[in-house]
Amino acid sequence: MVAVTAVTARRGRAEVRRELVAAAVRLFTERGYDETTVDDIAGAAGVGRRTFFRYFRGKEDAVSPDHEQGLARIAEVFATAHPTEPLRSVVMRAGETVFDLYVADRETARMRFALVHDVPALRDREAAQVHHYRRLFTRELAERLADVEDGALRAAVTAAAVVAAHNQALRHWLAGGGTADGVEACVAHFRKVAWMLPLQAGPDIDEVTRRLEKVARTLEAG
Amino acid sequence: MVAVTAVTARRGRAEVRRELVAAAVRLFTERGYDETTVDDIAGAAGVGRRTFFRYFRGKEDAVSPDHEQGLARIAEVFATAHPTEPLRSVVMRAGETVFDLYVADRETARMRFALVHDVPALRDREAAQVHHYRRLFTRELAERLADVEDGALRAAVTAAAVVAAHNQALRHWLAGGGTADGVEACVAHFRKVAWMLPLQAGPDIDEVTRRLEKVARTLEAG
DNA sequence: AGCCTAACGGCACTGCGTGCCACACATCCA
DNA sequence: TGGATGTGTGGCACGCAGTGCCGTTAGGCT
Repeated sequence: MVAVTAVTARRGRAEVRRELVAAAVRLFTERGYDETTVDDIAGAAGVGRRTFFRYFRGKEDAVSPDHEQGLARIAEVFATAHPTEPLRSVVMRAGETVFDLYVADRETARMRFALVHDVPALRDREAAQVHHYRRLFTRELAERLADVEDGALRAAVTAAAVVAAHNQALRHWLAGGGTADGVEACVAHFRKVAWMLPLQAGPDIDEVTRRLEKVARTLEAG
Repeated sequence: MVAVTAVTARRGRAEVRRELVAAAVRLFTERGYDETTVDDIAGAAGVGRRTFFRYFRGKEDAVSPDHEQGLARIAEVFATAHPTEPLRSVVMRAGETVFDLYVADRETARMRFALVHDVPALRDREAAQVHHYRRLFTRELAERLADVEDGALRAAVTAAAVVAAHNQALRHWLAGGGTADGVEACVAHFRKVAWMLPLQAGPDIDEVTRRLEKVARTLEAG
């Protein structure tokens, strides 16, 4: 196995990682998730079984390996945002940043979407990842709404709404074929949620909420 | 093992199930999740390892076994709701119904909360369950908002907001000690979210949304 | 050349989850 | 009363995920 070892050493870590992801997605799609073992994936990528676990925490992680990166991007948007930028705008920018990760390679995104849609284990896995996004948004928002009445509740609700809208827009885009110009429509679709959020930058949020509630109450009564 | 078999046969399925849950929660808390094997749980409950898997799909399910029941309750609220009842009211009632499942046995709820908070595997498991709640709400709402502009988006956002508010209220209640009278405060806390929802019963929803947006825009500009 | 670090492959081990079979008990029927 | 059927159980064996450990090899540094 000297030749194989030499070839392996020649490949960089990023390349091996890509090949493992490609092999995993291909085998899961062709043969099914449960019917594919880690040995199969590693073998198809030309590495040993033990090496697979040096790149991914487990079998499920090979399908969506850039989750940490998405979290980091969101955190960065919040960290580098100018203090005077409206919170609504920061939230929208953070959400839109994640789109790029999926738009980067549409074909992989579509295969992943189909896989996650079909395999229960991967569905739950994705739910947990979405949960992490939601938690991050909630934490960042709660920090900035600390002085607002029901700030924690408002942060939780807003974060959940943003993440849900993001996923809804993404699903809408993938269902529409995942075309390049569809990205515009996707982002526009996502932006519609901005006015649904119980969110306002600055200390006038309580006043806004009161007036909004009054309007809604009046309309519902009529 | 004739004696043990006789005793086991005497116990009903519900009783065995309760003992398995109790043993699992106790051992997970005392010894840690990863340090507790299925053999330990089964042994502590006086049954064989194979029997454990006849009651639960896996090790994680022994902590929160009444998930299906919660889903069924929500579905029932939606199914039996009177057509003229405002959608906002139905959503709130469905959410509040799930509270009862947790309030039923506070002590177990608190231990489960602590466990889920500590163990990553259980956190992800709970995230997946919350995801199921969200999906159910989304489906029911989308059905009823089919004729509304951006009904699917509105359903997704509203469902996520409701579930998030529910969890936030539940966490708030458990953090406050889980007292009986705290349930009132918990539900009241949950109800605050009603006016944050982009939701309105009847065909006037678009008009309401337009007016709300106009108010918000005016206030944000000023 | 000799050393040193990083990455890899192989091996063995624990534990989860499942299929299979034998056994105990409860019920029904002749 | 004695035998057939059905249900719940324990034990056994197996495949596979994930981890710890160790020997090996490639590539860089002095």
